[in-house]
Amino acid sequence: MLDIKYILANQAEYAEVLKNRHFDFDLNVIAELDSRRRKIIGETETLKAMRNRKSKSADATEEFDPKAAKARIKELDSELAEVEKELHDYMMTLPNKLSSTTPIGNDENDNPVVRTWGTPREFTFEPKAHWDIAEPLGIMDFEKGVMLAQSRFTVLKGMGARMERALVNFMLDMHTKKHGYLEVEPPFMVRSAILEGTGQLPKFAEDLYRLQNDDLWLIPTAEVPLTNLNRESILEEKDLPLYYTAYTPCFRREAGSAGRDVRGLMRQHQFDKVEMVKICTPETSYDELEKLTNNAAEVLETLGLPYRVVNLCSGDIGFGSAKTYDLEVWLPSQNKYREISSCSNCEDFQARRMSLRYRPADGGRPVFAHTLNGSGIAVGRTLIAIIENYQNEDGSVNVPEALVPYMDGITRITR
RNA sequence: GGAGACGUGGCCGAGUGGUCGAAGGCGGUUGACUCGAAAUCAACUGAGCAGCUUGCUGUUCCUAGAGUUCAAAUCUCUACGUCUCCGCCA
Repeated sequence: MLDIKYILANQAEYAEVLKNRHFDFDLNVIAELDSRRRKIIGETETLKAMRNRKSKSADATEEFDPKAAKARIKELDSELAEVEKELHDYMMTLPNKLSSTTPIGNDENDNPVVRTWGTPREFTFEPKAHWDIAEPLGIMDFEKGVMLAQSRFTVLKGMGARMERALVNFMLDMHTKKHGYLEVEPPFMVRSAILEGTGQLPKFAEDLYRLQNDDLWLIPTAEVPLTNLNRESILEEKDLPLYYTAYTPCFRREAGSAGRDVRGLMRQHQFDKVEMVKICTPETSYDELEKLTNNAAEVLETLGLPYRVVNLCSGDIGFGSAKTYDLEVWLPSQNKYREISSCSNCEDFQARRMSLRYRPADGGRPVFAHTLNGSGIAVGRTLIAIIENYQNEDGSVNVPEALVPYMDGITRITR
């Protein structure tokens, strides 16, 4: 959520942000509701001040009808509640501002490439798609996934399941031991308010799985519980930045992506991800974003997977993010780079929604923290990248050297 | 799921209708003492909103919501949560 004072004071500027995000909304609606709100507050506070004076001292001489005042206050209070709810509901649907370093553009084709790492391997044979490698190896079973659940679910077996687990441990070890993140195991289900805090609700309910009987939702990413860990609190500046990492499954309904990536493990309703979250001061958040992105990139580099970094443009960037770097890994079968991590600085957008503040070291008023999140990285897609990039002509798959210790010394997956 | 107890500031804890944004303690900040630290002493130390002379005034907040009352942290109801005992259970 944005500061309403910012919107009112910079209406033209923010209208431009909305335009660049392809977001259609008339900000005069906000201005009008806010002036109604102020008017009601003015009247009600005058009445309350009179009432308080009257009830505090018996000798108050001013003319005051407590009965009439009470009725009017009640009326105004409920009007105010209505206006504030309406205003809040609008505010919760407005997207974040953009960083000055976020490029203006229409869609993913306008995302500039920041850098590229590694050289895609030259194949002496036609590289296969991961499903054509994994199924014969018996390490992925797509039909069983559909049988047990529905499409976009997959069963990993044998060395497939083993490598998935190895990747989780490998990533968590790197982030905790080398990059200084605190490992967390959060709930995989959360309340509505938690999803409002990070911005998935109220706008994107159709992307989420909901447990109707208990009013809980399955998390679409560990960003949700991790970022909310310190909600509604005032941290001390000396305790910042906070670094959290967690492995969790992620659950997404993938509404609106019918027909995209229908084969294989690329787009699943349930997938594993190691996530990184940072809570820091406004002064440091853009440095922290660079570091966070590098932390994710190091996973790919250590596994020897070629990738590139793109800077998401205004038309492609997420609702709550001011700046996002996507890491895209090379997939030989598709002959292109595909998203495997997304690292965002949400500035104070989420912090406002969840009332996450810190007290500056100089003792001033509490200020909203900045929050960042990034995949560190998507485990299923990493499995795809390894299978495709490390495939051999005979249908076997080599295990990346860095992963061998996590696989009991196994260096190659064969039939 | 059944029975009981309880939810007060960063934490602990007093407060059972107005004098309470809330005693006291811990913690924190600053100052004094000290070569320095500790100890000791002193002062300060919650948040939101509105207004304007930007430092003050007003207002709201004692889990949340509703109610009683001229007046609610305090009384009533509901919800949620925590704890204890019992049941069930990985």
